[in-house]
Amino acid sequence: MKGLVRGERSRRVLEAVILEYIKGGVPVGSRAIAKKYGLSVSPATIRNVMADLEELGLLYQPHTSAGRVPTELGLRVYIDAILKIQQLSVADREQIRQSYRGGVSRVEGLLQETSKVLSSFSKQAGVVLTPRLSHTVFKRIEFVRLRTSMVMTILVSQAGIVHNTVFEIKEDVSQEELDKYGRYLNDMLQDLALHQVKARLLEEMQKEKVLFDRLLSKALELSQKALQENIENSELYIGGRTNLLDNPEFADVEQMRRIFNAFEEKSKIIDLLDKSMSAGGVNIFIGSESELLDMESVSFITSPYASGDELLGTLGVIGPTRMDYSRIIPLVDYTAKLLSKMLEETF
Amino acid sequence: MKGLVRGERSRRVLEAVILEYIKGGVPVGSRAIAKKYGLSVSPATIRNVMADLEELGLLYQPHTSAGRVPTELGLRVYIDAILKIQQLSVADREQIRQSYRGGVSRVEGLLQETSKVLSSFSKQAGVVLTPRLSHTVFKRIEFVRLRTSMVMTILVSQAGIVHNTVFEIKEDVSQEELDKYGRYLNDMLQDLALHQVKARLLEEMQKEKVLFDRLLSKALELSQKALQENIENSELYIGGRTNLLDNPEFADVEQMRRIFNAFEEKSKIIDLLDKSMSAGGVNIFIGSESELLDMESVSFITSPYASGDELLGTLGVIGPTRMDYSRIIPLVDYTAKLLSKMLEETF
DNA sequence: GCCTAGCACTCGATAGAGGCGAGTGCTAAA
DNA sequence: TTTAGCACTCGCCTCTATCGAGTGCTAGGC
Repeated sequence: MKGLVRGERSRRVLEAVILEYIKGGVPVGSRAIAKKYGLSVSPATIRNVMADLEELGLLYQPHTSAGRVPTELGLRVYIDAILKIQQLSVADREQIRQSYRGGVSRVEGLLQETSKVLSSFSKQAGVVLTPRLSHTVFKRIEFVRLRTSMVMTILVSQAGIVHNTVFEIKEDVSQEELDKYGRYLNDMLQDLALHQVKARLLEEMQKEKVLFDRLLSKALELSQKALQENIENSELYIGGRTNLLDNPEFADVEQMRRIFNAFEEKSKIIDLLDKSMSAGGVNIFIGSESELLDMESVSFITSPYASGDELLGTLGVIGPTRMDYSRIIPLVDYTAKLLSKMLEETF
Repeated sequence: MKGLVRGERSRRVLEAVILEYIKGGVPVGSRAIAKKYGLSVSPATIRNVMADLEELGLLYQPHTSAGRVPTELGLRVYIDAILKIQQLSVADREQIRQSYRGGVSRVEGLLQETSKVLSSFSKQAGVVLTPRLSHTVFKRIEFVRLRTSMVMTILVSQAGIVHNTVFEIKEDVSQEELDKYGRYLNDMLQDLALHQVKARLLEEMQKEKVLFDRLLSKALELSQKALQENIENSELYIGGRTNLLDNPEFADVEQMRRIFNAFEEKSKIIDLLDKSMSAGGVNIFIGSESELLDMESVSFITSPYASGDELLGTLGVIGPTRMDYSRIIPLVDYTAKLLSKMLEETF
């Protein structure tokens, strides 16, 4: 990829166009670059270089008499080969940490807060994918009898994630008995990864069948039911949607509607974030690179977060392809690490 | 209020203007009314009537050569004195009930689903305010030791609402001991309204201080901590935001931004819904009547929902002042009742 | 006295014309 | 290889003219 742009000058021109475009959002002309980026060559020369870059597919002209705009490929090259990603400044980090003051007392709250932090520092939308239950480690299960034949199961993972399900059972069971089930299961499932729990339950059920212990087999059945669904699902927290309205390129309502539809639908974004979870490190999807979404001119910058060595979820920023990558990439990176640390320390 | 519009004809003209305006979204002229609403008078006569209605402040003219548009007051009069609210058709009801098929296994899910149902049937945004914990009845409390000195409290209300808090304690406590706390508190607090729990705990703490029972006083202290915060808060589920984008009057971005900001902020909407909870029955706020929000041209139609005789929360539809009240009012009403019934039956 | 036909008037919306200016590509000279 | 110069393109803005929906008013009819 790097070889695509031969020559120091070409690279600097590409960079200049992109920086200028990110700043202004309008096509940038040869004049502006010659002036502001001290390349000490005339606009005419810049024009020649630009024409070359256009031929390579890195820039493009909305119409004959307009300046140049970077293409997706141009941005990709810029990010991969030109942009030097710096650390976030100490002041920025401090400010981010400050945003979490006030104490967050639930994982859900912490994640939601994080989506807000991401959005407010990026001036774009921030997203946080909640951990899949199935990826976490069992901590505790609890049954509560709501009323006749109605039982609520509460499942707590080691990472502090709480999940509840309500379902009907054939014959009524007293709370005392439910408590017994709980104690039995809590002992049995301690420290198991949740995706192993199901197998373990089945295995155990075989044994119990043989032993004809009604109490235990009932407990196993119940917990099976509770785990049946939903442990594969993730939630998605989205903060700062309205920031996107400030981007001039979304003034056109049609574009906006598509993004907000995706926010409403969520599943597509969840898929994308999910996919980029295992990739590790900061991931960047420029425009149509995120094939899932039929959204040109929207970019994702994502990074997974974890607690200890449990990969939990993904967070990121959604904005126009024209966003300040040099600021937001380190922001996403730092936020993911900070969140991981907080999760590890508290939960 | 009813006296404002004297005469059958005036009333019919007002109604016609409003119906036509709701349908089309553009100012409606005398010609259209004379034609479509079979009043068997000429446009000129209609014009006279309209002029009267304008003087009364029920209609207004965007500019000299435009038709009339209802004012907020006009809509208010229409709703209070003219509109006859019908029942939802059997087919509609059936369809709404159908939307809930697929079984909902958590209160949160049920409420979220409801916001979607409201939005999809109204073609506007649907909102559901979750119950305040403090308004519900205690069912169960549970402590889970996450790691050294970190304890999670899980609180379950009779209505099936689960709430968790994580906090640090000064000295570590074993899970066994936490379980004892739980059993003690569960006995003590059974069937108490949550807003009474706090008082009860304090009261109990007095006794225990005297008795010097370390275990119990510790339990009380813990639960106090857990209840300290958050039980006064409500969540807000919003479904179908994007439906609002289809309303031509929100094509203007500024207006849209304000609404979406309110969605992001949530607190103002929560306040409004909260206020209308105790009012009972269907509530309608037209435009600036919802003083909290600086949003003209946005209306709220709300109704509280309950489980048994516990008032739990409020749900409703948010849309432009120009929305189909005759359809949405019964929709909101029916949905609230249906939700109440489902909550009662299941949780 | 109420209703209606007719008419002049208002005013937003739409379309076209003209001018402006940013930016280009090309050519020729340094 | 670079640059100055220049003709050319084309989106954008402004101005103007036209159109038409809708009004208010007046005068005549039932």
